[in-house]
Amino acid sequence: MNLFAEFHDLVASILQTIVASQRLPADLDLSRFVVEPPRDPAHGDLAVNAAMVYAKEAKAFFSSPRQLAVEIAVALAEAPGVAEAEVAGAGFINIRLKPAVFSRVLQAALTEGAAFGRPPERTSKLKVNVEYVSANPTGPMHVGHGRGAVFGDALANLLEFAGQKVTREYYINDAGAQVDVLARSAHLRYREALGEDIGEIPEGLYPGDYLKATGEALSRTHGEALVDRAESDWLEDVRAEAVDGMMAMIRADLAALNIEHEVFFSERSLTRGAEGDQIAAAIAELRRRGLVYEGRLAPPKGQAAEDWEDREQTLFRSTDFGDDVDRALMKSDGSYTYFASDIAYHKLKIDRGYTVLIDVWGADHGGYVKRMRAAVEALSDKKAILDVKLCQMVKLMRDGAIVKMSKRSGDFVTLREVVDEVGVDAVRFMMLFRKNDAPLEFDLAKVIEQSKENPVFYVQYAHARAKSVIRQAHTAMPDIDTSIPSLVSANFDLLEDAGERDLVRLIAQFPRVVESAAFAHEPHRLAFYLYELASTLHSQWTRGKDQPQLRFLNEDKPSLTMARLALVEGAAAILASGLGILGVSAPAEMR
RNA sequence: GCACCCGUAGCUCAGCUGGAUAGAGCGCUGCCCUCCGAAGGCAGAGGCCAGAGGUUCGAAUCCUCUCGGGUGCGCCA
Repeated sequence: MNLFAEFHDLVASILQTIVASQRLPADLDLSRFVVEPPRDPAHGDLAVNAAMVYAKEAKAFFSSPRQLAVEIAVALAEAPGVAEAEVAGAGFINIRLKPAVFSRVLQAALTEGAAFGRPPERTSKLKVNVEYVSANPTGPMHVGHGRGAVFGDALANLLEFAGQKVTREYYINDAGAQVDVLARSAHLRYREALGEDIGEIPEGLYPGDYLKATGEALSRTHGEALVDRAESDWLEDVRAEAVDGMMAMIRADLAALNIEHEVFFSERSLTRGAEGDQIAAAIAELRRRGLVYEGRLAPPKGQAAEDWEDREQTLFRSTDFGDDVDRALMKSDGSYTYFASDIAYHKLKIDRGYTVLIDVWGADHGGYVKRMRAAVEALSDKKAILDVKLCQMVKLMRDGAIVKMSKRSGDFVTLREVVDEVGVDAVRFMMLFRKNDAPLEFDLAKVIEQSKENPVFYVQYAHARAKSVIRQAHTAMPDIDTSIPSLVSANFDLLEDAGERDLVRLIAQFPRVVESAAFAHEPHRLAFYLYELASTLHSQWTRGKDQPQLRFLNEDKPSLTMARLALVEGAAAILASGLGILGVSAPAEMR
């Protein structure tokens, strides 16, 4: 159940009766107003801004927004569950709810469990494709890749939870010049594995040790057969095997983060698959729409361009869709540009029926967004939307000092090393405890600290503490029944303390947080919500220190204890559910 | 030169498709541990939301410009 959605529906129906009486226009957009928790809890439990939102439309029949607000408030006051509805300020309607409503919220949180917060089935399911990671198959993933990986995965979980049909996808860049470099690097390692002294790795090849395993694998399968052959004889085979090896490594790294894609799409397959040349097909489609032409581009400004060659080339009219310049589809050697393959790939995604395409990229690819959006818009007749989520850099720290990473020498800190050192939960939660487009400092020392300064621990501990209280209840009161049906039947009216009500209110907000985080494609909102819920739970626990009557367990008052245990269990259920969406575990104890 | 992202407390950052008196953590100041897990808690100080205009009932949020930081900018991927 979603309290806020219920009251949104209720207010909408009240507005409709006013529309029916012809005092508001018939085409009123009923999605424009919001039902939200008021900033100041003293204002009540829910706040509605409808009267102010529709002030303009109401002008003809209402002397002021307040007057419209009063009419809505009067109707609201009659509604079940409403204790009081009053107008405040410029036209806010503040609603105070009857305790029974919050009882219903708690009961729902307890009985629905992991389904609490999910939208009703009647909601139409969007078909969404989330493409994330897509690291080049030329080496192990670094921490920056990890951020995009965790972000994309959590976003996919979130959208799924919010009722959408989600496919997690990885685009393998196995067609460019860099995989040829990979093949040459692997071939060198292959000769090394056969006993040859290869000396220093030449400039322009990948120097990392991780290719040694690939070289050894090649030596086992091919013996010495590839040693003295021309590159053209072995390049294709070695490339294929090297890419497979790299992808196996990357998939293992992802598995260590509990990430699994449903689809791995090979760029190379766009031209080599059974369907023929998909890139040519995509360009033909654009051409059919009059969006491809032969023309010249102005040379780039602001930077040296000695080798600029003014020539006629095949261009996509991306400026028709908001891009800054039209973009090349073919290189001078006749092969396709990377953009051309990406157009074909996104066209296939559209053809596969997705109406929402989400790409998770590193922020250094920001300049690529407009042209890709242009392509998707052009190919889908604006029926599919592309949302590109850019993830900013991760600055790796240890006790406040920057951990140096030199990619040049090949010995940078890998994602795997970080995961092995601090664990999946810490990596995942910290990657999500920041907006995706804000730079992130990741402190290896802090994230494994067991203290309040470490949000991962703080939130997990809240869950463990809640479970500990339940366990403690059985020790202190052996007859107690903490099964869900028993907790649900507790008398929630006994939860009169302000801190307890804060907790219930926060629990009631969970469905709303999930909904808005999913809508905005921003999983970090859920992480911050969980932090707040944890904080409120810790706070209430601690108040029991100074005020023993507030402790969750009170052996002399079994019904009060039951109500409080229901509250604790409800909070724990939300924490577990929310952490689950983020892909973080919710331990029952952390001793 | 152009595009995109960012600018909020001393520091690191939230701010829920424009809402009421702008929040949290750290740090600082002051209190508090026989007690359900002190692996902390409570309270306080601290702000011209970079700046200037605009849009409207209402702006940290939307628009324009300026300043400052980051990222990128030809057939690379």
